[in-house]
Amino acid sequence: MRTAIHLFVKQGIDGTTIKDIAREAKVAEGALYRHFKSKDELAWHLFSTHLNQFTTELMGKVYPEPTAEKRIRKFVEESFTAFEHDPELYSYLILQEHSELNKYAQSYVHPGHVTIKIIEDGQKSGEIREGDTYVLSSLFVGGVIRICTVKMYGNIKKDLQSFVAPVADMIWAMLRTSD
Amino acid sequence: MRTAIHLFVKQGIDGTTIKDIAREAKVAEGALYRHFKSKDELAWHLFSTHLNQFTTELMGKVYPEPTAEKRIRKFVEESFTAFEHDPELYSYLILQEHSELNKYAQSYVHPGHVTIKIIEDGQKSGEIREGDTYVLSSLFVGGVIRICTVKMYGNIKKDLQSFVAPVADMIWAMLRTSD
Amino acid sequence: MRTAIHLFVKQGIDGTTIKDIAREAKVAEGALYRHFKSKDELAWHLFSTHLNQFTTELMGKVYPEPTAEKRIRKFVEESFTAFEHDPELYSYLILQEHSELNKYAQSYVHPGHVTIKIIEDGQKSGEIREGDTYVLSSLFVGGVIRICTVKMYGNIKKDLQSFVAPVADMIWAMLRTSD
Amino acid sequence: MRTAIHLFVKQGIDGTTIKDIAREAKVAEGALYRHFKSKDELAWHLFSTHLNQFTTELMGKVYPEPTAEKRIRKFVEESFTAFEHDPELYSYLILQEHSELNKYAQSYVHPGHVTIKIIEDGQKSGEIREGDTYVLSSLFVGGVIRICTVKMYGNIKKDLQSFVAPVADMIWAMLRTSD
DNA sequence: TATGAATGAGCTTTCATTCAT
DNA sequence: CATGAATGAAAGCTCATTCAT
Repeated sequence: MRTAIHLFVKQGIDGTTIKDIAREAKVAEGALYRHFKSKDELAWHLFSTHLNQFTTELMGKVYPEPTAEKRIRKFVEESFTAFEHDPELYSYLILQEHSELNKYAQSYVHPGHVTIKIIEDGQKSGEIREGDTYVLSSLFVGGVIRICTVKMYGNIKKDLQSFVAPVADMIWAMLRTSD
Repeated sequence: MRTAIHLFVKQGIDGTTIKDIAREAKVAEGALYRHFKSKDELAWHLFSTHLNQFTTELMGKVYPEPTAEKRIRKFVEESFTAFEHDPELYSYLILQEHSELNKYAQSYVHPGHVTIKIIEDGQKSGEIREGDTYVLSSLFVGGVIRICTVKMYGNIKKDLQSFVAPVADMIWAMLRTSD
Repeated sequence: MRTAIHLFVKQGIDGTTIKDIAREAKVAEGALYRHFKSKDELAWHLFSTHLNQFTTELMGKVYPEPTAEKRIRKFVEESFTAFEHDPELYSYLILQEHSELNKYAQSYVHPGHVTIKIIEDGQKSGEIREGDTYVLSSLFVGGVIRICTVKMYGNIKKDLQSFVAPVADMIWAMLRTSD
Repeated sequence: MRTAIHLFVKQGIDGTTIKDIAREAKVAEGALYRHFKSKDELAWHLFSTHLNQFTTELMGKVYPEPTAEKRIRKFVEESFTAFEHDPELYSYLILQEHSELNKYAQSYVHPGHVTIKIIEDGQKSGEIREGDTYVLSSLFVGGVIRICTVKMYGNIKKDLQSFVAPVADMIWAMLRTSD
């Protein structure tokens, strides 16, 4: 399954053959079919299971924080940590669009849902400025995602960890209620 | 070519067959080969030509603006306009990753380059806060892109045009030199 | 299609590969899929179309005959003619069971239906003895079919044509109203 | 082995997988290979052993009868009994063609051989009319087989036992020396 | 001895590309 | 030039058979 993610990220799902996966993982092609009915099912399983787990864990870590500002900071920190811990998996789950998987029900949970909740609650409590929740949330999560993408392509050199504080500060400056 | 973009966005490049395109466009399969050597060349041509043109035009509109703040605002405005004018094309150029096209030289120009220049110049002139140029740029462009993605999936209801001012303000609040 | 019938008869439907057919017919494998959605569809088309046509023609030739005795004779004659004219096709249509094709609607017309009609009408007019129509019909058609099978395996040496008269006589002796 | 026959009759030999058999019989796939070297050997064993035994028993029951007429009657009776006692096995042995098994020597004994002997001896003794032995035999055995086939497909409602006498009479009327 | 996961050859099917019409 | 049937390499998948447990 690691091999599959690796290849899916590198070559796309459609661009990866069962033979590729089997060869790289040193198993026979048929063995994959004992666990998954089809290549698409494998891709979907990898996607939905991990994404669901990741989002749930993220929620569990972010939400105990008491203020919007701290939640934002935690979200940034956890996202960067997740990316640097397993860039391939993060890329597969978050950075790539998977139009191949559109045939499956598209109601998976996504880190974007976490940011929406942070924004909503922050707006209710007056910590976060007024405005369309989805727009604010997109500015937030879109920035975090894009940083990972750019890091992946090699344009950002330093560890993302070192950017947690400034990035969180900037996002906070963007979202907080202005005086 | 419109048909091709439509199908590429809907089903992915690998997921779209020449037959699909030919049927939908009401031409023969062979006819496509008069204009493009291969399906990949078609996909690449569609991508690089339009993206290059789009970025160049964007640069031409954004850069005459005299201040960083106004450039940011113009960038947001032009991006939203482009998206709403032709969401499918914008999606093909900006919102999707095209791992299938990695075989081609990956040095195309991208709206991200425009934001990098805005940030760089703004940092030199003291208008924009210090910090890794790519990180700041990513926060900027990532937010704009994400708003389009979310709009496309239907979660943002109103015209993006109506969000130009608030979005530009927020990004400016994030990037400007704090007192 | 001739090649397909030839191989289906020789090796069974499941035992024949698309590659076999394509090689023997000197076309590419893909070419077959322009005309038939799948191998099974090819097998079914070959079966149902020809069998339907054959039965219809048989009915057209047999039924104008004025008496049961003459109809029986005509049925025997036409069956033997059909077999000797194209043993492979006849074998595919009549002599073999096709459990592979059971997935398709099994309501095709069959020469057995012709014999049932001959028997029914003959019983009504008093020419043919009483008894279960299906039983009498089976004795009739089963005998004719079996002769073709045995001929095919080489145990009957002479032309079936030379047996038309004696076979028709014997079947008539079996079925006619006894005094 | 019952399961195998059941599935072979229902789906054909090639259409039945080892997994099918193992699942239905509630044993492991590998277990079958303790008893048979291959799937084909299983199919062939099931076929040749039972058919040989059946034919031998049939011969043993039919041949003590003193006259051709009585032998015919006995043959019909025993055939119907065998079919009704175990329709699946009878179908596997007698009603179906097994082109898959053609790779094996095709010199198995078959009920048809019994009818040939009945005819031959009857012709020698003057009980049965002149004519090609194989043709007469085919009319005889073909009718009996066909009745079973039609019964199997549900078109004949009553027990075949009740047809023994009339069927034997009719076959006798067909085959006996006419005055 | 029985199990069932693993193997991999070989099957059906797809589809980018070619080319006679 | 445009067409679309034909090509055939290569894909996804199946399944008889093996073998470590």
